[in-house]
Amino acid sequence: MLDIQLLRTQPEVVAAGLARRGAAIDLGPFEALEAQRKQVQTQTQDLQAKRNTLSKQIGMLKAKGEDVAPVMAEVAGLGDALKANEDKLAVLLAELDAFAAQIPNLPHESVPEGRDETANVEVLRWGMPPTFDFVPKDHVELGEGLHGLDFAAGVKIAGSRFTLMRGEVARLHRALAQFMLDVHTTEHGYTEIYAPYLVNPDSMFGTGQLPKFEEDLFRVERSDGTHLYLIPTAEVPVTNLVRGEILDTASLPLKFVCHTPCFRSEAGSYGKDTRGMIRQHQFDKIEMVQIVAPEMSWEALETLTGHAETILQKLALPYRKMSLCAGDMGFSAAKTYDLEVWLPAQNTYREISSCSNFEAFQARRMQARCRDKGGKPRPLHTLNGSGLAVGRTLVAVLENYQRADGSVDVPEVLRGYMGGLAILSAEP
RNA sequence: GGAGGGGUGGCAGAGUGGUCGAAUGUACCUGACUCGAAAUCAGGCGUACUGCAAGGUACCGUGGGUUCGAAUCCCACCCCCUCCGCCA
Repeated sequence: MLDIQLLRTQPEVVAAGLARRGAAIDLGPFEALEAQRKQVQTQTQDLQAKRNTLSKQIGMLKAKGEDVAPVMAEVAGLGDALKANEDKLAVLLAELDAFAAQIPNLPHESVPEGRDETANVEVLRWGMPPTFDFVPKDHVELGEGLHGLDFAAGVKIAGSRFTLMRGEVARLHRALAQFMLDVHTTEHGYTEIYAPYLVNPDSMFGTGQLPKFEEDLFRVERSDGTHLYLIPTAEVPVTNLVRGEILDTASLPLKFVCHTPCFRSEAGSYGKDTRGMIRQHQFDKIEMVQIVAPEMSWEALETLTGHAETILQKLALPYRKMSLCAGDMGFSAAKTYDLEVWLPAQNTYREISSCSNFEAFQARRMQARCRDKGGKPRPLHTLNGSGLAVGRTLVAVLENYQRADGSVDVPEVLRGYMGGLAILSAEP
């Protein structure tokens, strides 16, 4: 949610920011609604004030035992007009809320211009893509060769975009998650969270998945007529920890890390990445979330992105850091860095982490605020980033660490999590 | 699933139809005392919208209803706690 004051007082700033996203929005209807709202609200409040004073009079007259009939008659005439005004005001407020709820965040001034991913700007590259004296296999071939990735089983049990992992590959997947959690908790100062995988609509609204992107979510109906959603990322349950809270600014920053499966319906991505486990309905992710004082969020974005980079560096996986252009950023973000890992079989870099500063956008939707000593509450800032997507990291390890015979070296830092195992081989 | 209790300000906790946006305690802020601190004393201290301001309005789990007037009465729902049953 944008600052409503900004919408009112500087609509041209809002329009300019949205234009950078390629999301032109006509603010005319908003301004018309606002003008109406102001008028109806003032009218309503005047009527309410009148009713309140008259009602108080009745109370006082009764206490003194005097006649209340004349005042009763006067107040009786207010009822219908008041009710009509209150109803009208409620409708207007609901319309204004609905309008504001679907406006995306404004891009930060440092965000590159551009319409789509082709305009994203490479910030840095780390590591050298490995060279092979054989034709490198992709993770599908490698995984099936190791009897570790079973795509047919995933399809049989659940359907397309589901995968089953087995044996040492499943263990490697688990090792990656453990490793990432341990690094973030012991070296980067994050508190580990275990969170619900199903959340209510309020939580989805808070982080910006609702109301606009319901079709991307898996929805679970309940017998009582309500429904929950499967989380598309741990960002949702973890960030909503502070929904409706007023935190002491001195207690910030809060830094949380959480490992969960993520569920995405991937509507609208038919035919995209259908091979392998790049784009799944269910995948594991380690998510870092920071809740910070407003003046700290830009610094925090850099360090948080660095925390994700640390994982790639410890795994010795080559990557590049991209600054997403205005047109390619998600709904709630003010700025996003994507980390893209090198995949030899695709001969390209693929997204493995996304780190964003949302400034106060989510906080306003969530009513999450902080208060300085003796000061007024103000919206805090939220950030999050993948550190990392576990499934894609597994893909990257398989492809980058492969050997000519189809076996795969286990990265040094993971061997302790693998019982000392150094090589994944095709033995059953 | 069954029975009972309860949701009020940062926290605790009064308040069962009328100067209640809400006692009191605590936390917090300011001042006095003090070399300083503690203790003590005095004052202040919810959120949001609206207005230049004075002020006005809304909010006591949520949504409806009754009433001139609702934290207080009625209905529905949500959540929490205790006990019983079932259960990883």
